[in-house]
Amino acid sequence: MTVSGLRERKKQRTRDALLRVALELFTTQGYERTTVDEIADAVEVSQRTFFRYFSSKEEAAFAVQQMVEERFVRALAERPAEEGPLDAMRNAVLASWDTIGEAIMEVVPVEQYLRTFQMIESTPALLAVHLRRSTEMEEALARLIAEREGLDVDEDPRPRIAVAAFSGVMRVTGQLWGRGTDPTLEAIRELTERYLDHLAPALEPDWRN
Amino acid sequence: MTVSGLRERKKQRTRDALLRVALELFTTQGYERTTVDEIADAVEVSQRTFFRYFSSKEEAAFAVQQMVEERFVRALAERPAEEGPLDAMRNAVLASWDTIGEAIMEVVPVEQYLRTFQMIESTPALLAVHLRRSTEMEEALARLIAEREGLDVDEDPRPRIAVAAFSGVMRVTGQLWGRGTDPTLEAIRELTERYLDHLAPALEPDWRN
DNA sequence: TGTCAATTGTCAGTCGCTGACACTAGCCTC
DNA sequence: GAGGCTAGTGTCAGCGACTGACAATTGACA
Repeated sequence: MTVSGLRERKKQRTRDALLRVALELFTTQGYERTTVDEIADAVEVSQRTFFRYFSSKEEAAFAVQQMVEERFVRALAERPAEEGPLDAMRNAVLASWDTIGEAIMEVVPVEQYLRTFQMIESTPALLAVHLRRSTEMEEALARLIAEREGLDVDEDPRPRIAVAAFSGVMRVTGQLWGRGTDPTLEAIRELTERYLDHLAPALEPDWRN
Repeated sequence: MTVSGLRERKKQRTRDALLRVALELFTTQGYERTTVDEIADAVEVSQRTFFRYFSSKEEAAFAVQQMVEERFVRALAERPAEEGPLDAMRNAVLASWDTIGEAIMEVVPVEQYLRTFQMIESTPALLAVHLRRSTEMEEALARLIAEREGLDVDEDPRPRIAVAAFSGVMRVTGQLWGRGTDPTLEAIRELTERYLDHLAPALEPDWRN
C-alpha cells in the first residue's frame, strides 16, 4: 500500500489531490460543468498530467466506485459454500457495505462517496458508463457463482441469469436511492433488502396470491 | 408518414441518406474510426447539417434501435390481460421480432440492423449508451406492467423487479448473441426463449434439484 | 557527483459539438 | 409571376476532451 521513495510518494499525493479536487468539483458544480483544465489548475499541474493519472475524465469519477466494486467481488468469493447463489450475493453486498469505510476512507470521506454515487446516477453520460461497468462486474460474478456450484458458465445459463436478475434489482434500488431524499447508507441498505425479498415472488405468474 | 411538399421530401431524403451512410460506415470501418465529417462529405452536406438531423453521432447509431424499442413497448401494451407479467413480456419480444421487418425495412434492410446491433454491443461507448437507454425503456415497461395488474409502481416494488429481472436476461442474451457466430434473428430468438425458461429455476436456493 | 530514467510541461493537432450570421431556395400571397 | 417570408444550409470561430512528440526537470542510484 504505502511505498517508500520520494518519487512514489509524490505521485501518490498528486493522484490523491487530483481525485479529491475532481470529486469535489463534480459534486458541487456538476460533472459536465467541470473542465479537466479546472481540475488540473486547482492542483497546479498541467492538463496533460491529469490524463497521465486518469485515462479520461470519467475514470476519475469512477475511481472510488472501482474500489467498492472490487471489495464486493472479494466479499462474494469469501462467502461460505453452503449459501445458495442468491443468498451469497445478497450477503456479500450487505457485508461489503458494512465495511465500506475501511476501503475508501484513506482517499475520501464516505460522505463524498455517497454524493459521488448520486452524481453518477443523475448524470446521463456517467450513468451510461456505470451500467456498462456493472455488466463487466456481472461477468466476474457469474464466473464466481458458477465456480461455487461447480458449473461451466458457458454450458449452464443459470449463473448468468441469476446474476442478471440480482443485478437488475440492485440497479433499480440504486436508481431509486439516487433519486430519493435519504442519502444514507442505511437507506440504500434497507431498500436493497426489501427489494431482494420481493424478487422470487415477483416472478410468479399470478401476483394476486 | 409520407409528406407532400418538395421541401419535406428533400429533408427526408437527406436524413435517410445520412443514416444509411452512417450505419454503413460504422459497421464496416467501426464506429470510432468513422468521423462525422466523413459521413457528411459522403452525403455532400456540411458537418453542421449532420448535427441538425442527429443531435449527436450516437443518435445516428441508435436511430433504428429506437424504432424497434418503440415497437416492443407497443407490443406489450397490446398483450391480453390474462397473461401474467412475465409471459406478457416474453410474448411481446417474440412478437415484435416476428414483425421487425415491417418496422424498419423502409429505412435499412434487416441485415443492416442486425449488424448495427452487433456493433453497438461490441463498441464500449455505444454499449454504455445502449444500457442507459434500456433502463429508460424499463421504466416505461414497469409502468405498463403495473397498469395491467392494477398496481402503483411507487407502492408495489414487483413491477420494477419483474422488469429488471426480465431485462437482465434480455441483456445477457443480447450480449451472448453479439459475441456469437450466428448473427440471425432465429439465433437470438432461440437463445432468448431458452434463457427465459431458466429464469425462475435459477432463483431457487438449491440448483441441484 | 554525474549519469540514467521517470515525470512533467509545452505545443500542435484531431474530433465531437455549438452559436452566430449570412445565404439560398421552396412557399405563399397579391 | 414577382416579391417577400422563412425554413434549411453553409461557413466560420471556438470550446472541451483527448493524444503524440519532444524538450525540460528531477528523483534514484552507482
